[in-house]
Amino acid sequence: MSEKLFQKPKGTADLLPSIQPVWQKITAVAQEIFEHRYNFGRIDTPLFENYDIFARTSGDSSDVVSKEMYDFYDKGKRHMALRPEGTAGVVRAYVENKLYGPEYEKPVNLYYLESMFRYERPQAGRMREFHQLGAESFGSDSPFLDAQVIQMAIDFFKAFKLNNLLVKINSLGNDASRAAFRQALVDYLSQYEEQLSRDSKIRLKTNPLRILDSKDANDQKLLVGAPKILDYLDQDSKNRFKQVTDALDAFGVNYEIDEKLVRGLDYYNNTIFEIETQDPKLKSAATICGGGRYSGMVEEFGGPDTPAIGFGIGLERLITLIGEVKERDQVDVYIVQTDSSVSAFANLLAKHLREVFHFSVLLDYTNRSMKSQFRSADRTQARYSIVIGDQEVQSKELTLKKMTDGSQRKVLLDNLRIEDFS
RNA sequence: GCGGUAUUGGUGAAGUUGGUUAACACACCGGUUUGUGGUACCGGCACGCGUGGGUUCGAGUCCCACAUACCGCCCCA
Repeated sequence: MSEKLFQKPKGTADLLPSIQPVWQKITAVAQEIFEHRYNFGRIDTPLFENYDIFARTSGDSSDVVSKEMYDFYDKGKRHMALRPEGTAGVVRAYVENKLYGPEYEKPVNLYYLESMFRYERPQAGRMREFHQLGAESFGSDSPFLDAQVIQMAIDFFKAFKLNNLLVKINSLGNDASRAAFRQALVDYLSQYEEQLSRDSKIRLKTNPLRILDSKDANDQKLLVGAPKILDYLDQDSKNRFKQVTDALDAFGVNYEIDEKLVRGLDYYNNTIFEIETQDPKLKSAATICGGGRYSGMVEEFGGPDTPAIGFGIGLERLITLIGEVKERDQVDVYIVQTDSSVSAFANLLAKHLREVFHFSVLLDYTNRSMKSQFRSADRTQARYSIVIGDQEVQSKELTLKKMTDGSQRKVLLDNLRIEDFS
């Protein structure tokens, strides 16, 4: 070994072959549910964007922007940032590629499966590089779309047979409602300003809604008599929220209205939701899906005023819940070599079996004993083994050994047919 | 950004009040069986205890710094 041992950057992970089947399944399920059943098209956006794209949309006061962003200046002195979340980049792409044009069917449905970056202290279910599966739908204000999008997320989780999921939902109302509530909340909490936790004192100025989901026990006590957001929704917002919950009821979705639910990013309005798991494996990282409606963002990026809704699913968290790892593909033939002098022949045979029969073929490259080679054949659950030695090289006659029962048959190489391996 | 715990071979780990061959098991490799497997038996397998300093006659065992992992806070997916 060399002297210096490198370690992967803090909060990152190597996705080794043993975990890949899980990721492949996630990709496949996303394709089936999102793409096929709900007609969302896949989009991949750049890993990094202009810093302002994230800073402006997420809100300067959000922690994601103020302390968790991986930002840097490139050689052209441009202020860039690794994407901390998926929505902003997708909105930018929606506008830049003019997907709002009349030739695109509305709503425009997009989904992504990408890694995100947040400079945080790692913990179970929280990495610095992590993966999100997200969906965004542009161009419809229909409350039924809200319900369908939530149902889509549920369908996705159902494909993994996840139990104990709780859907929490709330409405922030439209801009006017949200502003009215915000004012009422500030008025109320200002009387107790001195008693608020340190963080909440700051939030009172920057983002008072966030105080609602403060974990501080005393904050929560002060909030008991606080104004309720649902009381401040105007008639439109109220009706809208009712239509969403009615649709969810009709779908049979098990949900809970949580008036204290607010989200970490500032761009949401009207419907917001989270899906939580009760699984003890995730404790403080119980939220595996979060999303909601937002408007104004498309406009902010220079597109037409467009309503939108989306959500993100944390895949690392999902994986700790499903945890099932499938075995690798079965090996069809293991070629055992008596010694290295027959390797040329054995390798040619391997090439032939792969090419002609499309077999999965394995053979040794480390000059191990025959016993070891047979052990490998067992371990990889090879269906057949073929021993290659001087005799076989001379006679071109192969002995096919069926590993399950040990029976052997001799077949001339030139007469080999796929049926011989059934 | 704050607090706590941990870090010994490919893996799980044992390592006594600091004492000089780093236990045991799994896996792996070889042999018993010089061309035939999954069992059994025998043998091999850490010049090293996260990294760097320090204390000491002597440190995996004590002290400091750093790195990483995990837990909690903050926050979030």
